[in-house]
Amino acid sequence: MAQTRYSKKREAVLNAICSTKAHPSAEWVYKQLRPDYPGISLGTVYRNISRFKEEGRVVSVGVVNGEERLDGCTEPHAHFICTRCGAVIDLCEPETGGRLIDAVHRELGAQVDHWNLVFFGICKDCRNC
Amino acid sequence: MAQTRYSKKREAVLNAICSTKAHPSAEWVYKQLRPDYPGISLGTVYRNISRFKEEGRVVSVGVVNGEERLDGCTEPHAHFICTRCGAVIDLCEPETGGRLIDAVHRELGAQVDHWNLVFFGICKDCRNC
DNA sequence: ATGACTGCAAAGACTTTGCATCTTT
DNA sequence: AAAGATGCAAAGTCTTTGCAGTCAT
Repeated sequence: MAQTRYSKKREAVLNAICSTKAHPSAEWVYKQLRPDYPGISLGTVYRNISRFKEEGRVVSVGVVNGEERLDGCTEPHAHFICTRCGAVIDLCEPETGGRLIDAVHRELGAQVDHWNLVFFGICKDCRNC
Repeated sequence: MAQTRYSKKREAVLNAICSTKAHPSAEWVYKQLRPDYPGISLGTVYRNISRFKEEGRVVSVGVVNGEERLDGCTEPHAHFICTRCGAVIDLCEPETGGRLIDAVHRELGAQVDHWNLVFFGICKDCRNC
């Protein structure tokens, strides 16, 4: 079975995702890391993101304009997405979705693992333009 | 300026989306329509879906396994997505997101147009396999 | 040394688009 | 006849993957 070995680049990818509130895309991470890791490739970024998602260390916020956006904060919380500029913003929202998991389980007889609550609209900055 | 003309195929695309609870993808609509409209093309399906979304007659539920899934029911409601089989199921859920729109507006100073609440997990059918 | 990780580039998957043709008005 | 809608296929985007070389153990 495949074990895991240390990798400086993997560490850097996770770090890039976790140290920003931008909810980055793979491309964003790639561009962010290139100066410090000149040889890094997009493939490596994608491969590691994929691994982090499986491990539950990174979460997908959804697809915005064709790009998957990620969140290194795995605590359940809602997001706001600006449909003009594509910004993804955290919301300090009481755990609405969480409270409903039981209800959904009863309604569908399904096992509910996680939820995603997203509000769409025009962000403050875009409104002032 | 471009006006709109009647088109039998456009009508059929909207019909296909609205007359199912499957929350179809473009591909699904295409395959569904091909028997009755032998000449129809994927391009036409995509072009019309795009138009319906702009017109607000069809709504995107999100991207599941790389495919955008649509809903002809534009009344606000939450969804459950099975991460095993990809099924998208309507939830009769009290308008949780709607009640929070004002709160989000206050928190971000953003204009909130709509919301999307999705629960992920394993559906009843998949659990019984 | 072994086997995991990476770079590179090709391949895949979904969606968009240009252009000639067909339809609606 | 004019202009929108479509078919077809090529092009675009984002993501995945095969393979040879590199690095951690």
